[in-house]
Amino acid sequence: MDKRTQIINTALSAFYQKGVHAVGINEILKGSGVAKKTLYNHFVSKDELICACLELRDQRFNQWLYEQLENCNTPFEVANALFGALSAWIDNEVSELGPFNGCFFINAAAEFPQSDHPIALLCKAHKESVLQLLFDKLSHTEQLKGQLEKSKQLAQLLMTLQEGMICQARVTHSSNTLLQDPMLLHQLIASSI
Amino acid sequence: MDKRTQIINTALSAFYQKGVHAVGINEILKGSGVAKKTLYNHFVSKDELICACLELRDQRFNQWLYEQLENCNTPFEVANALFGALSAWIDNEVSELGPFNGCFFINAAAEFPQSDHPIALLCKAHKESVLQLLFDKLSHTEQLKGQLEKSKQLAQLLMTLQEGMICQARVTHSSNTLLQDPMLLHQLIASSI
DNA sequence: CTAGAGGTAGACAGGTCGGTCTACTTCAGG
DNA sequence: CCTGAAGTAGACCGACCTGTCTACCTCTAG
Repeated sequence: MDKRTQIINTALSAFYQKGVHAVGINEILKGSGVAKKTLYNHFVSKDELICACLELRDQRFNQWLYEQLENCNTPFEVANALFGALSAWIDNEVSELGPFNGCFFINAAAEFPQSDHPIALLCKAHKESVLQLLFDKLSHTEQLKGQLEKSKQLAQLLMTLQEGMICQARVTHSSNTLLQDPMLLHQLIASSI
Repeated sequence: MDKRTQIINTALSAFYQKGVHAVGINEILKGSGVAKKTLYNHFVSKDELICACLELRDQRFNQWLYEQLENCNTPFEVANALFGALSAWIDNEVSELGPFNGCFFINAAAEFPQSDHPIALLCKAHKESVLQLLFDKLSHTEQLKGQLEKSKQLAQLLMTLQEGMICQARVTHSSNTLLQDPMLLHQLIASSI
Protein backbone atom coordinates (compact mmCIF):
# COMPACT_ATOMS: atom_id res chain seq x y z
CA MET A 1 0.00 0.00 0.00
CA ASP A 2 1.46 3.34 -0.96
CA LYS A 3 2.12 6.05 1.57
CA ARG A 4 -0.62 8.35 0.36
CA THR A 5 -3.29 5.70 0.91
CA GLN A 6 -1.87 4.86 4.33
CA ILE A 7 -2.10 8.48 5.37
CA ILE A 8 -5.64 8.98 4.09
CA ASN A 9 -6.91 5.81 5.71
CA THR A 10 -5.48 6.70 9.08
CA ALA A 11 -6.62 10.30 8.82
CA LEU A 12 -10.14 9.39 7.75
CA SER A 13 -10.78 7.08 10.64
CA ALA A 14 -9.29 9.50 13.16
CA PHE A 15 -11.13 12.51 11.76
CA TYR A 16 -14.39 10.62 11.67
CA GLN A 17 -14.13 9.26 15.20
CA LYS A 18 -12.80 12.32 16.99
CA GLY A 19 -13.63 15.30 14.84
CA VAL A 20 -11.40 17.15 12.44
CA HIS A 21 -10.19 19.88 14.77
CA ALA A 22 -9.53 17.48 17.59
CA VAL A 23 -7.03 15.43 15.60
CA GLY A 24 -3.58 16.89 14.98
CA ILE A 25 -1.19 16.14 12.16
CA ASN A 26 1.22 14.49 14.57
CA GLU A 27 -1.39 11.99 15.66
CA ILE A 28 -1.96 11.00 12.05
CA LEU A 29 1.77 10.65 11.48
CA LYS A 30 2.08 8.40 14.49
CA GLY A 31 -0.90 6.31 13.44
CA SER A 32 0.20 5.86 9.87
CA GLY A 33 3.90 5.43 10.60
CA VAL A 34 4.97 8.06 8.14
CA ALA A 35 7.32 11.03 8.38
CA LYS A 36 6.00 14.55 8.47
CA LYS A 37 7.83 15.48 5.34
CA THR A 38 6.20 12.62 3.48
CA LEU A 39 2.76 13.85 4.48
CA TYR A 40 3.51 17.36 3.33
CA ASN A 41 4.97 15.92 0.18
CA HIS A 42 1.57 14.46 -0.69
CA PHE A 43 -0.70 17.18 0.74
CA VAL A 44 0.06 20.86 0.82
CA SER A 45 -1.92 21.38 4.01
CA LYS A 46 -4.13 19.72 6.59
CA ASP A 47 -7.18 21.14 4.82
CA GLU A 48 -6.23 19.35 1.64
CA LEU A 49 -5.82 16.12 3.57
CA ILE A 50 -9.28 16.60 5.04
CA CYS A 51 -10.65 17.08 1.53
CA ALA A 52 -9.02 13.86 0.39
CA CYS A 53 -10.63 12.08 3.34
CA LEU A 54 -14.04 13.49 2.47
CA GLU A 55 -13.63 12.31 -1.10
CA LEU A 56 -12.68 8.81 -0.02
CA ARG A 57 -15.57 8.68 2.41
CA ASP A 58 -17.96 9.92 -0.22
CA GLN A 59 -16.84 7.21 -2.60
CA ARG A 60 -17.04 4.46 0.03
CA PHE A 61 -20.42 5.55 1.36
CA ASN A 62 -22.00 5.85 -2.06
CA GLN A 63 -20.59 2.50 -3.08
CA TRP A 64 -22.01 0.89 0.02
CA LEU A 65 -25.41 2.53 -0.37
CA TYR A 66 -25.53 1.61 -4.03
CA GLU A 67 -25.00 -2.02 -3.15
CA GLN A 68 -27.65 -1.91 -0.46
CA LEU A 69 -30.24 -0.66 -2.93
CA GLU A 70 -29.11 -2.76 -5.83
CA ASN A 71 -31.93 -5.28 -5.93
CA CYS A 72 -34.77 -2.92 -5.08
CA ASN A 73 -37.49 -2.69 -7.70
CA THR A 74 -40.26 -0.82 -5.92
CA PRO A 75 -40.31 2.40 -3.89
CA PHE A 76 -41.15 0.34 -0.80
CA GLU A 77 -38.17 -1.88 -1.32
CA VAL A 78 -35.93 1.13 -1.74
CA ALA A 79 -37.18 2.75 1.47
CA ASN A 80 -37.07 -0.50 3.37
CA ALA A 81 -33.55 -1.31 2.24
CA LEU A 82 -32.43 2.24 2.93
CA PHE A 83 -33.60 2.38 6.51
CA GLY A 84 -32.53 -1.18 7.15
CA ALA A 85 -29.07 -0.38 5.91
CA LEU A 86 -28.86 2.81 7.96
CA SER A 87 -30.00 0.92 11.00
CA ALA A 88 -27.32 -1.70 10.50
CA TRP A 89 -24.74 1.06 10.13
CA ILE A 90 -25.92 2.74 13.34
CA ASP A 91 -25.72 -0.58 15.14
CA ASN A 92 -22.12 -1.04 14.00
CA GLU A 93 -22.83 -3.96 11.74
CA VAL A 94 -21.22 -2.40 8.68
CA SER A 95 -17.50 -2.87 8.83
CA GLU A 96 -16.65 -0.86 5.71
CA LEU A 97 -18.07 2.33 7.23
CA GLY A 98 -16.30 1.96 10.56
CA PRO A 99 -17.74 2.45 14.05
CA PHE A 100 -20.80 4.69 13.74
CA ASN A 101 -20.25 8.30 14.67
CA GLY A 102 -22.95 10.08 12.71
CA CYS A 103 -22.50 11.50 9.25
CA PHE A 104 -18.90 12.48 8.62
CA PHE A 105 -20.02 15.23 6.28
CA ILE A 106 -22.45 16.82 8.70
CA ASN A 107 -19.84 16.62 11.42
CA ALA A 108 -17.20 18.17 9.21
CA ALA A 109 -19.55 20.87 7.96
CA ALA A 110 -20.33 21.76 11.57
CA GLU A 111 -16.66 22.50 12.09
CA PHE A 112 -16.38 24.65 8.96
CA PRO A 113 -19.32 27.04 8.98
CA GLN A 114 -18.15 29.24 6.10
CA SER A 115 -20.37 28.09 3.28
CA ASP A 116 -17.81 28.69 0.53
CA HIS A 117 -15.02 26.71 2.19
CA PRO A 118 -13.84 23.77 0.06
CA ILE A 119 -14.69 21.40 2.89
CA ALA A 120 -18.23 22.75 3.16
CA LEU A 121 -18.62 22.44 -0.59
CA LEU A 122 -17.57 18.79 -0.55
CA CYS A 123 -20.10 18.09 2.18
CA LYS A 124 -22.81 19.70 0.13
CA ALA A 125 -21.76 17.77 -2.96
CA HIS A 126 -21.91 14.50 -1.06
CA LYS A 127 -25.49 15.12 0.03
CA GLU A 128 -26.44 15.97 -3.50
CA SER A 129 -24.93 12.78 -4.82
CA VAL A 130 -26.80 10.67 -2.28
CA LEU A 131 -30.05 12.40 -3.18
CA GLN A 132 -29.30 11.73 -6.82
CA LEU A 133 -28.73 8.06 -6.09
CA LEU A 134 -32.09 7.77 -4.37
CA PHE A 135 -33.78 9.65 -7.16
CA ASP A 136 -32.25 7.41 -9.80
CA LYS A 137 -33.36 4.29 -7.99
CA LEU A 138 -36.89 5.54 -7.46
CA SER A 139 -37.42 6.93 -10.92
CA HIS A 140 -36.49 3.56 -12.40
CA THR A 141 -39.10 1.60 -10.48
CA GLU A 142 -42.23 0.39 -12.20
CA GLN A 143 -44.43 2.60 -10.01
CA LEU A 144 -42.60 5.83 -10.66
CA LYS A 145 -41.37 5.38 -14.20
CA GLY A 146 -41.60 8.69 -15.98
CA GLN A 147 -42.97 10.50 -12.94
CA LEU A 148 -39.95 12.65 -12.33
CA GLU A 149 -41.69 15.08 -10.00
CA LYS A 150 -43.04 12.34 -7.76
CA SER A 151 -39.67 10.60 -7.76
CA LYS A 152 -37.99 13.80 -6.78
CA GLN A 153 -40.43 14.38 -3.95
CA LEU A 154 -40.10 10.91 -2.53
CA ALA A 155 -36.32 10.98 -2.83
CA GLN A 156 -36.31 14.26 -0.95
CA LEU A 157 -38.56 12.84 1.74
CA LEU A 158 -36.41 9.74 2.18
CA MET A 159 -33.32 11.91 2.27
CA THR A 160 -34.75 14.09 5.02
CA LEU A 161 -35.73 11.05 7.03
CA GLN A 162 -32.28 9.60 6.51
CA GLU A 163 -30.57 12.74 7.75
CA GLY A 164 -32.87 12.89 10.72
CA MET A 165 -32.30 9.24 11.58
CA ILE A 166 -28.53 9.61 11.43
CA CYS A 167 -28.43 12.81 13.46
CA GLN A 168 -30.77 11.49 16.09
CA ALA A 169 -28.74 8.33 16.43
CA ARG A 170 -25.61 10.38 16.74
CA VAL A 171 -26.91 12.59 19.52
CA THR A 172 -29.12 10.20 21.45
CA HIS A 173 -26.89 7.17 20.92
CA SER A 174 -29.84 4.99 20.15
CA SER A 175 -31.29 3.72 16.91
CA ASN A 176 -34.73 4.87 15.80
CA THR A 177 -36.73 1.73 15.06
CA LEU A 178 -39.79 3.63 13.87
CA LEU A 179 -38.70 3.76 10.25
CA GLN A 180 -38.31 0.02 10.07
CA ASP A 181 -41.98 -0.64 10.54
CA PRO A 182 -43.19 -1.87 7.12
CA MET A 183 -46.71 -0.59 7.76
CA LEU A 184 -45.56 2.95 8.39
CA LEU A 185 -43.21 2.78 5.45
CA HIS A 186 -45.93 1.64 3.08
CA GLN A 187 -48.14 4.48 4.19
CA LEU A 188 -45.37 7.04 3.97
CA ILE A 189 -44.73 6.03 0.41
CA ALA A 190 -48.40 5.90 -0.46
CA SER A 191 -48.70 9.45 0.83
CA SER A 192 -46.07 10.58 -1.61
CA ILE A 193 -47.14 8.79 -4.74
CA MET B 1 -26.98 43.56 32.51
CA ASP B 2 -24.64 41.61 34.72
CA LYS B 3 -21.29 40.38 33.52
CA ARG B 4 -22.23 36.73 33.54
CA THR B 5 -25.10 37.33 31.15
CA GLN B 6 -22.93 39.48 28.92
CA ILE B 7 -20.36 36.72 28.68
CA ILE B 8 -22.88 33.99 27.96
CA ASN B 9 -24.67 36.01 25.31
CA THR B 10 -21.47 36.83 23.48
CA ALA B 11 -20.18 33.30 23.81
CA LEU B 12 -23.40 31.70 22.64
CA SER B 13 -23.62 33.70 19.46
CA ALA B 14 -19.93 33.19 18.67
CA PHE B 15 -20.00 29.47 19.43
CA TYR B 16 -23.14 28.98 17.40
CA GLN B 17 -21.92 30.90 14.37
CA LYS B 18 -18.35 29.66 14.21
CA GLY B 19 -18.24 26.42 16.13
CA VAL B 20 -17.05 25.81 19.65
CA HIS B 21 -13.47 24.85 18.91
CA ALA B 22 -13.01 27.68 16.46
CA VAL B 23 -13.76 30.37 19.02
CA GLY B 24 -11.12 31.14 21.64
CA ILE B 25 -11.62 32.58 25.08
CA ASN B 26 -9.88 35.78 24.05
CA GLU B 27 -12.36 36.40 21.27
CA ILE B 28 -15.21 36.14 23.75
CA LEU B 29 -13.47 38.52 26.13
CA LYS B 30 -13.01 41.06 23.39
CA GLY B 31 -16.60 40.71 22.23
CA SER B 32 -18.11 41.02 25.66
CA GLY B 33 -15.74 43.69 26.94
CA VAL B 34 -14.84 41.78 30.05
CA ALA B 35 -11.55 40.91 31.68
CA LYS B 36 -10.21 37.39 31.62
CA LYS B 37 -10.24 37.14 35.38
CA THR B 38 -13.91 38.06 35.46
CA LEU B 39 -14.72 35.27 33.05
CA TYR B 40 -12.82 32.72 35.10
CA ASN B 41 -14.48 34.11 38.18
CA HIS B 42 -17.84 33.04 36.79
CA PHE B 43 -16.84 29.86 34.96
CA VAL B 44 -14.17 27.44 36.04
CA SER B 45 -13.33 26.49 32.45
CA LYS B 46 -14.28 26.97 28.82
CA ASP B 47 -16.22 23.72 28.96
CA GLU B 48 -18.40 25.07 31.72
CA LEU B 49 -19.04 28.21 29.71
CA ILE B 50 -20.06 26.06 26.76
CA CYS B 51 -22.47 24.18 29.00
CA ALA B 52 -24.01 27.45 30.17
CA CYS B 53 -24.46 28.46 26.54
CA LEU B 54 -26.14 25.16 25.73
CA GLU B 55 -28.51 25.62 28.66
CA LEU B 56 -29.44 29.13 27.58
CA ARG B 57 -29.96 27.99 24.02
CA ASP B 58 -32.07 25.07 25.16
CA GLN B 59 -34.27 27.40 27.19
CA ARG B 60 -34.64 29.92 24.36
CA PHE B 61 -35.31 27.33 21.69
CA ASN B 62 -37.91 25.49 23.73
CA GLN B 63 -39.60 28.73 24.65
CA TRP B 64 -39.74 29.75 21.02
CA LEU B 65 -41.02 26.38 19.84
CA TYR B 66 -43.59 26.29 22.62
CA GLU B 67 -44.97 29.62 21.46
CA GLN B 68 -45.06 28.48 17.85
CA LEU B 69 -47.19 25.47 18.75
CA GLU B 70 -49.32 27.20 21.34
CA ASN B 71 -52.57 27.47 19.39
CA CYS B 72 -52.43 24.11 17.67
CA ASN B 73 -55.29 21.79 18.43
CA THR B 74 -54.91 19.04 15.84
CA PRO B 75 -51.94 16.91 14.79
CA PHE B 76 -52.04 18.61 11.41
CA GLU B 77 -51.85 22.04 12.97
CA VAL B 78 -48.91 20.93 15.10
CA ALA B 79 -47.02 19.55 12.13
CA ASN B 80 -47.85 22.54 9.97
CA ALA B 81 -46.82 25.04 12.61
CA LEU B 82 -43.66 23.06 13.35
CA PHE B 83 -42.38 22.96 9.79
CA GLY B 84 -43.51 26.50 9.14
CA ALA B 85 -41.60 27.71 12.17
CA LEU B 86 -38.50 25.74 11.20
CA SER B 87 -38.69 27.14 7.72
CA ALA B 88 -38.90 30.69 9.05
CA TRP B 89 -35.89 30.00 11.27
CA ILE B 90 -33.91 28.61 8.34
CA ASP B 91 -34.81 31.68 6.30
CA ASN B 92 -33.52 33.94 9.08
CA GLU B 93 -36.89 35.35 9.98
CA VAL B 94 -36.63 34.49 13.66
CA SER B 95 -34.57 37.11 15.44
CA GLU B 96 -34.53 35.43 18.84
CA LEU B 97 -32.68 32.39 17.47
CA GLY B 98 -30.06 34.40 15.59
CA PRO B 99 -28.77 33.85 12.04
CA PHE B 100 -29.43 30.23 11.13
CA ASN B 101 -26.48 27.92 11.37
CA GLY B 102 -28.09 24.55 11.89
CA CYS B 103 -28.81 23.01 15.26
CA PHE B 104 -26.40 24.27 17.89
CA PHE B 105 -26.68 20.99 19.76
CA ILE B 106 -25.91 18.79 16.79
CA ASN B 107 -23.01 21.04 15.90
CA ALA B 108 -21.68 20.96 19.44
CA ALA B 109 -22.14 17.20 19.75
CA ALA B 110 -20.16 16.77 16.54
CA GLU B 111 -17.23 18.46 18.23
CA PHE B 112 -17.46 16.32 21.37
CA PRO B 113 -17.79 12.72 20.26
CA GLN B 114 -17.33 11.15 23.70
CA SER B 115 -20.86 10.16 24.61
CA ASP B 116 -20.42 10.68 28.35
CA HIS B 117 -19.03 14.21 28.07
CA PRO B 118 -21.19 16.80 29.87
CA ILE B 119 -21.61 18.69 26.61
CA ALA B 120 -22.80 15.58 24.78
CA LEU B 121 -25.22 14.87 27.60
CA LEU B 122 -26.73 18.34 27.40
CA CYS B 123 -27.20 17.91 23.65
CA LYS B 124 -28.97 14.65 24.23
CA ALA B 125 -31.15 16.17 26.95
CA HIS B 126 -32.15 19.00 24.64
CA LYS B 127 -33.36 16.62 21.98
CA GLU B 128 -35.31 14.68 24.55
CA SER B 129 -37.02 17.80 25.81
CA VAL B 130 -38.03 18.83 22.28
CA LEU B 131 -39.43 15.36 21.65
CA GLN B 132 -41.34 15.61 24.92
CA LEU B 133 -42.79 18.96 23.89
CA LEU B 134 -44.06 17.51 20.62
CA PHE B 135 -45.45 14.49 22.40
CA ASP B 136 -47.29 16.63 24.94
CA LYS B 137 -48.82 18.76 22.23
CA LEU B 138 -49.93 15.78 20.16
CA SER B 139 -51.26 13.72 23.01
CA HIS B 140 -53.52 16.58 24.06
CA THR B 141 -55.23 16.93 20.71
CA GLU B 142 -58.74 15.69 20.22
CA GLN B 143 -57.59 13.10 17.68
CA LEU B 144 -54.89 11.54 19.84
CA LYS B 145 -56.31 11.92 23.33
CA GLY B 146 -55.43 8.84 25.32
CA GLN B 147 -53.53 7.24 22.44
CA LEU B 148 -50.10 7.46 23.95
CA GLU B 149 -48.48 5.01 21.59
CA LYS B 150 -49.73 6.78 18.48
CA SER B 151 -48.73 10.14 19.93
CA LYS B 152 -45.28 8.85 20.67
CA GLN B 153 -44.90 7.49 17.16
CA LEU B 154 -46.01 10.67 15.47
CA ALA B 155 -43.86 12.80 17.75
CA GLN B 156 -40.90 10.62 16.85
CA LEU B 157 -41.67 10.92 13.15
CA LEU B 158 -41.99 14.70 13.32
CA MET B 159 -38.79 14.87 15.33
CA THR B 160 -36.88 12.86 12.74
CA LEU B 161 -38.22 15.05 9.95
CA GLN B 162 -37.27 18.13 11.93
CA GLU B 163 -33.72 16.96 12.45
CA GLY B 164 -33.41 16.07 8.81
CA MET B 165 -34.79 19.41 7.68
CA ILE B 166 -32.39 21.35 9.89
CA CYS B 167 -29.33 19.31 8.91
CA GLN B 168 -30.13 19.45 5.22
CA ALA B 169 -30.62 23.20 5.39
CA ARG B 170 -27.33 23.54 7.23
CA VAL B 171 -25.33 21.60 4.69
CA THR B 172 -27.04 22.52 1.45
CA HIS B 173 -27.78 26.11 2.46
CA SER B 174 -31.28 25.91 1.10
CA SER B 175 -34.63 25.37 2.74
CA ASN B 176 -36.62 22.22 2.03
CA THR B 177 -40.09 23.31 0.97
CA LEU B 178 -41.43 19.79 0.69
CA LEU B 179 -42.62 19.61 4.29
CA GLN B 180 -44.72 22.71 3.91
CA ASP B 181 -47.04 21.12 1.43
CA PRO B 182 -50.34 20.68 3.35
CA MET B 183 -51.34 17.72 1.20
CA LEU B 184 -48.21 15.77 2.00
CA LEU B 185 -48.47 16.72 5.65
CA HIS B 186 -52.04 15.50 5.92
CA GLN B 187 -51.06 12.20 4.39
CA LEU B 188 -48.01 11.82 6.55
CA ILE B 189 -50.15 12.29 9.63
CA ALA B 190 -52.87 10.00 8.38
CA SER B 191 -50.23 7.34 7.84
CA SER B 192 -49.31 7.55 11.50
CA ILE B 193 -52.71 7.69 13.14
C1' DC C 1 28.50 2.56 -9.72
C1' DT C 2 26.13 6.48 -9.20
C1' DA C 3 22.71 10.09 -9.13
C1' DG C 4 18.47 11.36 -7.68
C1' DA C 5 13.84 10.62 -5.96
C1' DG C 6 11.53 9.73 -2.06
C1' DG C 7 11.60 8.08 2.57
C1' DT C 8 12.76 8.72 8.02
C1' DA C 9 13.35 11.21 12.42
C1' DG C 10 12.80 14.95 14.65
C1' DA C 11 14.41 19.79 15.86
C1' DC C 12 12.60 24.06 15.19
C1' DA C 13 9.80 28.41 14.22
C1' DG C 14 5.94 31.15 14.98
C1' DG C 15 1.57 31.27 16.52
C1' DT C 16 -2.59 30.21 19.41
C1' DC C 17 -4.69 27.94 22.97
C1' DG C 18 -6.70 27.67 27.93
C1' DG C 19 -5.77 29.17 32.20
C1' DT C 20 -3.10 31.74 36.22
C1' DC C 21 -1.49 35.63 38.34
C1' DT C 22 -0.19 40.36 39.63
C1' DA C 23 -1.15 45.13 40.21
C1' DC C 24 -4.34 48.52 39.93
C1' DT C 25 -9.26 50.47 40.14
C1' DT C 26 -14.08 51.04 41.41
C1' DC C 27 -17.68 51.13 44.45
C1' DA C 28 -21.24 49.78 47.89
C1' DG C 29 -22.24 48.73 52.96
C1' DG C 30 -21.18 48.97 57.63
C1' DC D 1 -13.87 56.56 56.05
C1' DC D 2 -12.58 52.08 55.30
C1' DT D 3 -12.74 47.40 54.00
C1' DG D 4 -13.46 43.91 50.90
C1' DA D 5 -15.65 42.12 46.85
C1' DA D 6 -15.59 42.39 42.06
C1' DG D 7 -13.78 44.27 37.84
C1' DT D 8 -9.83 45.70 34.45
C1' DA D 9 -5.68 45.09 31.65
C1' DG D 10 -2.63 42.30 30.24
C1' DA D 11 1.89 39.73 31.15
C1' DC D 12 2.95 35.19 31.51
C1' DC D 13 3.06 29.86 31.54
C1' DG D 14 3.23 25.47 29.46
C1' DA D 15 1.13 22.88 26.05
C1' DC D 16 0.01 22.09 21.55
C1' DC D 17 -0.77 23.44 16.74
C1' DT D 18 0.62 23.58 11.56
C1' DG D 19 4.18 23.70 8.70
C1' DT D 20 9.50 24.07 7.46
C1' DC D 21 13.94 22.44 7.37
C1' DT D 22 18.17 19.74 8.07
C1' DA D 23 20.62 15.51 7.97
C1' DC D 24 20.66 11.10 7.02
C1' DC D 25 19.03 6.71 4.73
C1' DT D 26 17.35 3.46 0.99
C1' DC D 27 16.36 1.98 -3.23
C1' DT D 28 15.97 2.05 -8.18
C1' DA D 29 16.95 3.31 -13.10
C1' DG D 30 20.35 4.43 -16.22
